[in-house]
Amino acid sequence: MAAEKLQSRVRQEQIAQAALSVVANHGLKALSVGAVARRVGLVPSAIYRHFKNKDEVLDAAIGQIGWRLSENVAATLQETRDPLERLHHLLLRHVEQIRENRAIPRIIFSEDAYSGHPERRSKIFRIIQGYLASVGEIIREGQQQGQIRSELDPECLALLFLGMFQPAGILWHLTDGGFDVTRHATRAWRVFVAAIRTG
Amino acid sequence: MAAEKLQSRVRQEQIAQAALSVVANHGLKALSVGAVARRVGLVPSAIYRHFKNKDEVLDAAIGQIGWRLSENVAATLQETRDPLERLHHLLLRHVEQIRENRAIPRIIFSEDAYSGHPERRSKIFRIIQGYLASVGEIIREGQQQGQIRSELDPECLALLFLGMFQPAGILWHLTDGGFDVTRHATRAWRVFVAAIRTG
DNA sequence: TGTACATCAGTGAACGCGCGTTCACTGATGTAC
DNA sequence: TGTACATCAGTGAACGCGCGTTCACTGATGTAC
Repeated sequence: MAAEKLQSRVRQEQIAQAALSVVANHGLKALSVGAVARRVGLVPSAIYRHFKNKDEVLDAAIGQIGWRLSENVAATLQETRDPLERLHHLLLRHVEQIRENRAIPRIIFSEDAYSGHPERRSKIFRIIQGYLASVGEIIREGQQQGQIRSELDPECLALLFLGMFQPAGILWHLTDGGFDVTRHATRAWRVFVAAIRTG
Repeated sequence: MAAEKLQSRVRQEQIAQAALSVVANHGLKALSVGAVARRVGLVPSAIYRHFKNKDEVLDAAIGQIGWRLSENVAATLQETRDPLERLHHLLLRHVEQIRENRAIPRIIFSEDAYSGHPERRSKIFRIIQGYLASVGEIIREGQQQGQIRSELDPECLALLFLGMFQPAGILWHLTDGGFDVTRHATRAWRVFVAAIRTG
């Protein structure tokens, strides 16, 4: 039986989400045109009505990631105006995201998505870079307001911020949810904030 | 022309190294029996004289990783007896290793190596766990000697230690060596040591 | 409001490539006598 | 020391599976008159 006929814009969105979801649940290796199609309720060849090829599907999924990360930052900026609180909330959001969507690290840190794809590699780099810049901006504000030690390099701190949850996220995945990321994040935050806070 | 005939033990070692090297230079996706064979100077089917299948080749490569990590720790323990210095030296060693052998993060953090391979997943987990335990041990010593704040959780600090170079290593790969890991590690170490040091 | 036609999303069969794996064979190495 | 035989690493042809991609066709939707 034929699936419902929907506009290409709608399908493109669905397909990108589906691709992200396949990667989240089974890894990048399992990302096949067939798997994506099945998840959307289409036949494999139907994918080619909406994307030129598999690579473009993956690119669309990566675009989704960039969008979600920036959403995360934007939401945090709305929640509070205090720089340290902003960092804390952003950390908690990431931990949450690790638990519900494993696709982000799986694509961004897999290094297989972009071996031999220079454009994609730089796209991913730009996504991370943009994210680090946002974190760096929050840190800079904290320094201007005198909450964060001004002698520390904001870019270095932004990367250390990433280091607070990224390795923990991997452990979480390796143990299939057995490792307590939240607890680690709480403790790591205490160390981090004590290290960067003034006075 | 036929390749030199060598003992299976020797070939197994060569093949494991070659597999690691393929992953280091072209990513896990590029790890094919043919690529490994070419690097060793054999024909693809010859690999099967020494390994049951491709999965076992990958397992051997993972074994190499565990061995190299523990070598790293052992060498550091030899160099100095001071806990803080030990951590610092270990950090520098890792940075060095990031520069010359990208296979370790590519396999350990790829999540594709073990999706659907429970035994391999737990093997990788054990490798990381073992490594973290070693770092945790150094930290505990530092606490006993009064150099490191005793109220901090050693396991948490060990993971934060990982966070000092892991995300930076990814940036290094993404920029093809453009990102200065050494500089980041130096700055990150300053922050880290200030955070954990007593008094 | 109804009819004719163009557009376009969905289908399933088919193709071809890459790659893991098998197998019969070769010829060198090591061992028994 | 020499000969006969077993062992075993290396070879290349061949197979089959999975998967990305193409293509001719179908039928629903939207539009022009």
